[in-house]
Amino acid sequence: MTFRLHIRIPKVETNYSTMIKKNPYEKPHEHLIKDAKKLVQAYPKVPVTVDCAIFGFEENKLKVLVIKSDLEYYQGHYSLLGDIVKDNEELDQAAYRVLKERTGMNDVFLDQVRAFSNPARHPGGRVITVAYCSLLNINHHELKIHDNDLNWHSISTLKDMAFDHKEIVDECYRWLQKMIQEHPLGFNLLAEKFSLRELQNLYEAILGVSLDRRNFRKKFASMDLLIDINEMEQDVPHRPGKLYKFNFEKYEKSKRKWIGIDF
Amino acid sequence: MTFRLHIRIPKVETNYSTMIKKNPYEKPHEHLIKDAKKLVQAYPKVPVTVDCAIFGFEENKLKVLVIKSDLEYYQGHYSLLGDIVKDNEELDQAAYRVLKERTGMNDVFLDQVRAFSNPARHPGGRVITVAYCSLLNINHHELKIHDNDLNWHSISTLKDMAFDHKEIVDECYRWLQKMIQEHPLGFNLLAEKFSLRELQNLYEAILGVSLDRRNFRKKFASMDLLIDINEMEQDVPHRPGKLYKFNFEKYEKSKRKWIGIDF
DNA sequence: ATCAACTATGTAGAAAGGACACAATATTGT
DNA sequence: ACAATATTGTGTCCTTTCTACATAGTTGAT
Repeated sequence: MTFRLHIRIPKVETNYSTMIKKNPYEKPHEHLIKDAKKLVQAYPKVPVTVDCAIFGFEENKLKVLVIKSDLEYYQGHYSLLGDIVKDNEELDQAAYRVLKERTGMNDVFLDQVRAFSNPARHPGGRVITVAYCSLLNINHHELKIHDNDLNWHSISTLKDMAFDHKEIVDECYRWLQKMIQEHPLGFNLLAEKFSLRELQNLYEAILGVSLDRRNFRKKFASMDLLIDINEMEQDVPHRPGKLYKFNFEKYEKSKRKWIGIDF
Repeated sequence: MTFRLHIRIPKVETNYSTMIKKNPYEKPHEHLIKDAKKLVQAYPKVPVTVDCAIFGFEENKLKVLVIKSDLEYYQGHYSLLGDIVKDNEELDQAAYRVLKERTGMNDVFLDQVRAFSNPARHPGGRVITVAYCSLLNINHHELKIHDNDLNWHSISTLKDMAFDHKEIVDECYRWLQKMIQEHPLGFNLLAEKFSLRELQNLYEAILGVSLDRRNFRKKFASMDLLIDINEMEQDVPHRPGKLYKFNFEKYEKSKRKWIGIDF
């Protein structure tokens, strides 16, 4: 399993923790706040954006969709696809909007990873961003990358990104590595029909390991969630393998909850 | 849950030094945005808060620290401890601040869970909140609950909370259920010295299952991460059990990543 | 026909998990 | 002092899962 690096929080730096003391006289609870609107209007406000780590799989490599930054400050550096969150827009909604606008695709796996809030993360001032992870098939016929500056970049050679986007990609990648082991997410990166070899390549590439082919197949066979569609690979320079679909229906029905302590 | 002890992976060190500096050798394009500050100032802004689900364990029940809402709108309802995120304050920092202010405790487990952004979640207008999960020992000598309206509420009987805080608690609870199985987080809820029975009660209460005592002990024995401190329980009305400490040091050193596909 | 490069399946030993039983040790009540 | 009671502490057997490894079959290219 994956282990996060922040299991045990080290001591908080002194600048956060020193001079805070509860004043027993503040906020006497007889006085309830009557005007919630007035209260909220007095709050400090921050621009909030979403940034999407859109992953694809091509040439046995995990890739992420990046774009040349439009900030002069970050000229030549890549950034993730993102946008400001509009008034009264849900974060999920904003992330879907970014996806639809930039890829043309609608029904795409998308999930929130976490928020990034370093006050110095944006050169234009304080901006909090919420990172999303999205998975799609690079060769999907509906996928339309209109923008010439858009670019599928291999995860392994990514660096020098704008803002804290490298950190975000790293976090989303770790998130993905964990998730594909526990959920059938990887299939979103493949075509609807795939061979076991392609599936194994996917797992090997994302997890960065090599797996025993026989045991890998045995594992998926024992899950009994792949549908043999009685088709074979085409145009491969060797013996073609069988093609399968993932049985999402059966998976949803038989989803099991596991209990297991292991660390 | 079967977590295959399959392949040992070296720790991935993340490069966090990705804040990019301007490359002085590149020539600016005319369509690039030159004034990042102006750009950000034009963004719509939202108040952002943090809300902490602070969990404790008492009387073999998982409890969460709640307070009577100070909004008249939610009079009589409980809410989580939270606060607005200040200008130039990190989210983590804000969450630590809330913890310190309300519990007096400093060195506490804390981790971000996710952001909640329903535009209608706050009666005073649009407020995005980032949920944090915190774990502490209710009987810790440094824990100071000064506020009379603060209250350790059993998870199982919690309802009718202010805002979307019930949803947040539910999400944090699920997050915790998952995390204690894969990371040694549960120990944050216990005293430094604990018996295996207490540990098992903790797991049973949080996961909502009953576990075989002998297999539970065997499991932890095989991990070899509990230090037998040669002390016994005191003041129990039966044969006292041995007390242990968790070997965080050894755990940190031997932390491994496991690969195991299972869903 | 032969070779190269795959696919496809099986088997045996090791490790882990799960269902149990029984002895040892403390407190409590008499 | 002693029995009753409650709980700790350990071991065993069986099943399932994991892992390492071997061999046969199919296709395209030469």
